[in-house]
Amino acid sequence: MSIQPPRPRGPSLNALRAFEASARLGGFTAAAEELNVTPGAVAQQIKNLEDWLGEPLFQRTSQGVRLTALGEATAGRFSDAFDQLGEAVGHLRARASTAQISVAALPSLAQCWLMPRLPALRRALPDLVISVTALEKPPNLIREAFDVSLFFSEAAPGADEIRIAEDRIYPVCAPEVAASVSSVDDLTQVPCLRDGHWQADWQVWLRRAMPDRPIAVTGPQYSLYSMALDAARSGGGVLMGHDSLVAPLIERGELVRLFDLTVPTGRWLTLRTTRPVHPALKRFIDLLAS
Amino acid sequence: MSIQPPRPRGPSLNALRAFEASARLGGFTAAAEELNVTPGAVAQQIKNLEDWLGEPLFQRTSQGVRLTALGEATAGRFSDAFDQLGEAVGHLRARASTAQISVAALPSLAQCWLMPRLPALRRALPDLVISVTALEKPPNLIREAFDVSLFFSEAAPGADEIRIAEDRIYPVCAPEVAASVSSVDDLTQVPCLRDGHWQADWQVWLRRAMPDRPIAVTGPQYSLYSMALDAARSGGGVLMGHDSLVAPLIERGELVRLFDLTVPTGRWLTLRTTRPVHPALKRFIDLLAS
DNA sequence: AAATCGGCATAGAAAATCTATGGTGAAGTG
DNA sequence: CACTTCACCATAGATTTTCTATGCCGATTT
Ligand SMILES: [Mn+2]
Ligand SMILES: [Mn+2]
Ligand SMILES: [Zn+2]
Ligand SMILES: [Zn+2]
Repeated sequence: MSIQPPRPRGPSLNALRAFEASARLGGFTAAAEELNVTPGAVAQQIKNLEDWLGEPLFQRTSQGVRLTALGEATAGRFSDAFDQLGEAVGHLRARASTAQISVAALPSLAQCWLMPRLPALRRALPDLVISVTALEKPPNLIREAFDVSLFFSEAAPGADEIRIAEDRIYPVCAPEVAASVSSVDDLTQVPCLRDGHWQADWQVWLRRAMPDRPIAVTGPQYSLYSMALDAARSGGGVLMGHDSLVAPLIERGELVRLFDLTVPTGRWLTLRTTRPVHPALKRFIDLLAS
Repeated sequence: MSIQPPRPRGPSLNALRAFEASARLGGFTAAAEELNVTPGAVAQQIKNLEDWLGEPLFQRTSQGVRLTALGEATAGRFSDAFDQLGEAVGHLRARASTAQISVAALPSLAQCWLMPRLPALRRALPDLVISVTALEKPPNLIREAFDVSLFFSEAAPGADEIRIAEDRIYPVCAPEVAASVSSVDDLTQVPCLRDGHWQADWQVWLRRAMPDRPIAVTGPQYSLYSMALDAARSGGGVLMGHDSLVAPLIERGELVRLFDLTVPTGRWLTLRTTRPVHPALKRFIDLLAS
């Protein structure tokens, strides 16, 4: 007997989330990455929201978007609201007994630092289901379903962060290659392996090794550090080694250091966690950071 | 060149909203009404959320659902988060210049109180687009896209509420019917029109009119008050009139009062607004409440 | 005993959302 | 100067999500 009228429809929650992420990150492309969709999807969501509202939230320019006054005035409230929503989801996951741990890590850290430690971790924490995702950039832990992230960071550690090790670099190579390099100048005569994402490493080290006389080294480039590392192990050249990643190989004699100069990059291998940290997660990060 | 890994998926925002509404309202059916979907849709959303979580949030019984300990412990945070989200949407709408006003009202109030006032309102506020939705129960103004609601309420007025008039009732009928009713006892001899949602009106009035000797009246029942009112105007019987709704008709002589007894129902015609109240909305409610 | 009330499951329909594509203008590069 | 890159746009079609419809169940009420 009751009337079932067409209630006025509110904006879609996904559209609000797209708006919030775009406002916070300063563009549709960045928001799309965080939301794990294409930029076109974000653009459409925001267009829907603007149509619903009857007013633009972003001013489009050919090199990006800028918030309108309306968008500027309201975006912060949405960030607060979605922060709180993320927190609530965190509590939900924290209290659920199924102990899922999801780790986001830089590909090189995932492969060269975390993977070697995983077997022991899984043995020590057999009740946890640990999954690892390699990402180029640190995820937003409040918004995305990760529990822990593992990246290099320059910033001073915040409340939810633990500095695991300082990032220090030095050249390494296979033992049989070491014989052919006795001075820094010899580096120009051998392939100097590089990682695509850490292009600057060689320059950073060389600036300290040869402050007065700049020299240039060349060599093949790999998109993944682990590939460059494999190349170095098999005698393919000299790699700029990151201490956290190559130390075990030096220990085992698979690689040897060239020269004694160790240069800190100013970054730290930093472990970051979501709030709240539930008991299972606490055990995990305690083991990882020890 | 970058790795595009399958990021762990979070729960859908719609599922979280369904959970929050169900927890707050105590059932899937009530949540479904607020969300404007079928109960089955809510049940599925919540099942998805529970599957994602790996743990139930509600304990199902044959006469409803009850929150589990996990649901109980986390629901409040979601209410807070969605409240904040609703507030943010409110600010968005408030600042958008397109002056849309959406009113939710009890069907009887929509038809018999608001509609007669609308032409003057639209004349006074030509820049506003005013839409009216008839609802049986007051909507949740923080969650739904209404700006104003108009219902009868017993509770003391809150911060966002204005009492417009006390709900007072007395029997009314067409002038030609009035001749046949001279005492309260005569009411048993004429059709006493009733509104399906306000069944108790006659009893409330009769208990005051005849405190010592209970009498019963009978007559046709209408699902909408405006239909009962039409029946009364065309001489179909005696209607229990609500002062706010019948006063103009008495003024115009289309209906006449029987007896002098006016009984307050303890309820008030109450106007409620969302926060924030933007200028256009302020003008609207000022005119309505005056 | 019958009606009512919340639930459940499921299939098919509908709607929302996303991807893919080809296009624009502005800025940077050799 | 061409050439490339970048961020965004529009649109069509695909995909995924969400919803409705239906028949069912057990408890409560009448
Ligand atoms: Mn490197
Ligand atoms: Mn009534
Ligand atoms: Zn918290
Ligand atoms: Zn506010």
